[in-house]
Amino acid sequence: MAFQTIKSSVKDTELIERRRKQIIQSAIVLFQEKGFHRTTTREIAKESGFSIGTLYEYVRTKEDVLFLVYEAINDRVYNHLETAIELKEPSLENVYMAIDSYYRLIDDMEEEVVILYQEVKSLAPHLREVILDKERQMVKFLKDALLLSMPEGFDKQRAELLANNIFVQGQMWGFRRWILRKQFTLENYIKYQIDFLKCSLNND
Amino acid sequence: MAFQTIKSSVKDTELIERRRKQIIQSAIVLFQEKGFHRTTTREIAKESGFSIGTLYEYVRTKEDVLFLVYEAINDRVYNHLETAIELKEPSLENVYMAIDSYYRLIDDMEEEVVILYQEVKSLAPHLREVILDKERQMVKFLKDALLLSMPEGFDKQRAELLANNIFVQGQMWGFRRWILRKQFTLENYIKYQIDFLKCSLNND
Amino acid sequence: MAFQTIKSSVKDTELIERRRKQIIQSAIVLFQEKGFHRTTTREIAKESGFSIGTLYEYVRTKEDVLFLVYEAINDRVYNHLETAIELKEPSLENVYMAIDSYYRLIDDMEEEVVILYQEVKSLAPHLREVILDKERQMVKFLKDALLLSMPEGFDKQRAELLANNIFVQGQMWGFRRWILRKQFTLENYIKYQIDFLKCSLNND
Amino acid sequence: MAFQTIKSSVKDTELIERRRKQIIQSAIVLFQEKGFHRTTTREIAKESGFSIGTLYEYVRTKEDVLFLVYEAINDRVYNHLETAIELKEPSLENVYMAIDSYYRLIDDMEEEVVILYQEVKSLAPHLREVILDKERQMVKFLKDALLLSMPEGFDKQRAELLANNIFVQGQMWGFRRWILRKQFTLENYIKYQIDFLKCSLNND
DNA sequence: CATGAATGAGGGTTCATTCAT
DNA sequence: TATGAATGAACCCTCATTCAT
Repeated sequence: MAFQTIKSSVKDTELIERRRKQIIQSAIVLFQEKGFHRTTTREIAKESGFSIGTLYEYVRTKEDVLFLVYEAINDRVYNHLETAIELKEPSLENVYMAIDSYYRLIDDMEEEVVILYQEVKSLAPHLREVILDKERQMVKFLKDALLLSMPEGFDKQRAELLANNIFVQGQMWGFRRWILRKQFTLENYIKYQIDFLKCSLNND
Repeated sequence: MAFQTIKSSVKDTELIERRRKQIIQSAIVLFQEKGFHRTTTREIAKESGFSIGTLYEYVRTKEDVLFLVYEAINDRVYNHLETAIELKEPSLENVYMAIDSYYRLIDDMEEEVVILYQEVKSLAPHLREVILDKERQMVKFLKDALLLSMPEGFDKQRAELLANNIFVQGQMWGFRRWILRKQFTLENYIKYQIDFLKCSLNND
Repeated sequence: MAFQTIKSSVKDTELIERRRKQIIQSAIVLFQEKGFHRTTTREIAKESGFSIGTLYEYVRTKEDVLFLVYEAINDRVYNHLETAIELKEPSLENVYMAIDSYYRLIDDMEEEVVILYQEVKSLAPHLREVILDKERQMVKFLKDALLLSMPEGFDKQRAELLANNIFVQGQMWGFRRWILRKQFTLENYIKYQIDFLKCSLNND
Repeated sequence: MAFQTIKSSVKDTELIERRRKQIIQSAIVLFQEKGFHRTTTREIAKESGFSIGTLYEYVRTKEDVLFLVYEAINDRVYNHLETAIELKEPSLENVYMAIDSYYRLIDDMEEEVVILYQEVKSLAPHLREVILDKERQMVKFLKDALLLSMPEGFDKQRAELLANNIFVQGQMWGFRRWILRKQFTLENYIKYQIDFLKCSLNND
């Protein structure tokens, strides 16, 4: 995955993968608790169970950790969405199910999602682009699924915007839970959002 | 406004207000450019046109500046929304117009909106609550406007969620403009979103 | 002096000068004791009588301190040589006296001289050039003095090399004192070197 | 050679010698490029073609590498000088030839010579003494050769200083080449310096 | 003998905040 | 009120050295 993007001075790739998993896991907890800037590299190392020196064997800068975290979160959502959508027979019913499972994933990843909106700006342009690309891909999945499930001639822009809305409303469940959880259950939230989508598709 | 919330060692309230306006203005520019953490208090002071010592006469911590900025941005949106919605005769048509003007404001404030998602977490709970309260208020405005414009018995939860969607979709135009502007004009975007709202309201 | 070369965030130039003098003085002692790399910025600050933060108000990097030190040492030698040589009537006798006083200065500056051979390479090219230029100037002083005191037609290359020899033999008294002091007094050393020069000038 | 001075955890002395040669060679290149302190032990190991662990089998500290390098350079000059001077019949002509070949060696070793003035101070007193002793020896060679070639009763101090001068002027060709090479060829330089020596010897 | 992952003390630098003027 | 020099805790990162395999 990130082996081309983030350099390590350790050679054993299997070890790199294992250590980086530890790093990502600790960083997610810490970033969610205190944000990227308030988290120190020493804390990440300590939480990961090794020394600061070891951390820097697997990562070159603190920013690298941020990228690793973004990538891990993004990848997880991406893979989930991809498998949920790649159906033999595209149909609206299947799109709804995919969205449903997407929302449930977000619910499961609530800590992680909060991080997504923190510091993409801190990333070097090159790394930032990797992250945003994947995000664009995800929106595209949703859009394509909609287009394939609707009669030909369905407005592409409309599909694009709906895909964006779905995507963001999913994340909204994560990063605005302080307001939404007071009034909605996950089931509730999903049902409503899918209902809204339905009529947005049917109506002209 | 913030006179109860943020302490100053200067007495002249008129002066406080003037200086703080300068601070907010500079900070918005800087935070948007480099984010809250990468901006130094010295830079804020310099951009504001006075010395670091003076900055600390009108603000007690760097976090105070963040709060001031949040508050200023939030207030502007809030006031805009309030005056747009407070109609004598609530009607759907008027709600649509309010949303339209809300989206246009966001478009106008694109720099500011990006800041909103940065560092609410950095605020002391006490200050954070002030900000979030105002946000809740705004959603409530939208929700109430919807309820008043719809026949009695309209599902309150549905209204709540629609209000949230509208609110977030507005902000989405600000913080996801890197993806949206490629495919939509502001007019376009507004039209589509209001269309979606319409059928979400009409349909059962 | 260094005001164009080394930036400071303090405005009061008189203060800059005073503080930098302290820095230079402390750094000379420390560099001579432990060398540039083994000396920490914290030590320099402490020895200077202020905090590490203050040090960095007057200097931007550790390398800047090195430059300041080089410049101070070089300048002192330079000024000494300049005033010793700028005579109304150039004459060999006067050149000998200048050399004599140059050697005595080096003797006085033994600690400083050792530093000169340490880390010019560590300096940014731009700063290094400033230092080397001054050194070239000094050799030129000696060379010109020789040429003016000798009959016209004296071999210029010979003068150049003699100037270099004198210059380096002066420094040799500083940086090889561990071997020379065992066998020579300063008086001795000067007398011999000037004697050598004399016959190198007279003979063909 | 260094087997008594620098400890190794490897027994096979032939191997030690081979490995150390590699170490010295790499270190010379690196020290000359970036100086002792800016060169890392990892770099030395890598350039030597083996792992960091292996490096530490043949050397106990980084300082040991410095010593090894000093010793290698010094030894080479020393041996050269020794064989050049140890004549059956001491004569001035032979001294001049020895000096000539010494200067040519320095010219050949320009990279190495630069290193000599870097960090003798970093060495433990015990190691430093080994290096300086050899240097003293070299000066003594020159001095003795002079004394043997001159009529009895030649001033010993004078010989001592001349020997020092020759020695340092040789090194000067190495470490001040940035200024000398602009104006002298090696031939030139040697000729002048030997000329100077001649008249310093002849004249009273 | 060789390897290279692990360690952690320590270094250079930044920056929010204070306080005497 | 306004200034800006002074402070020092804290941060990111490096690198000599060790040791289990």
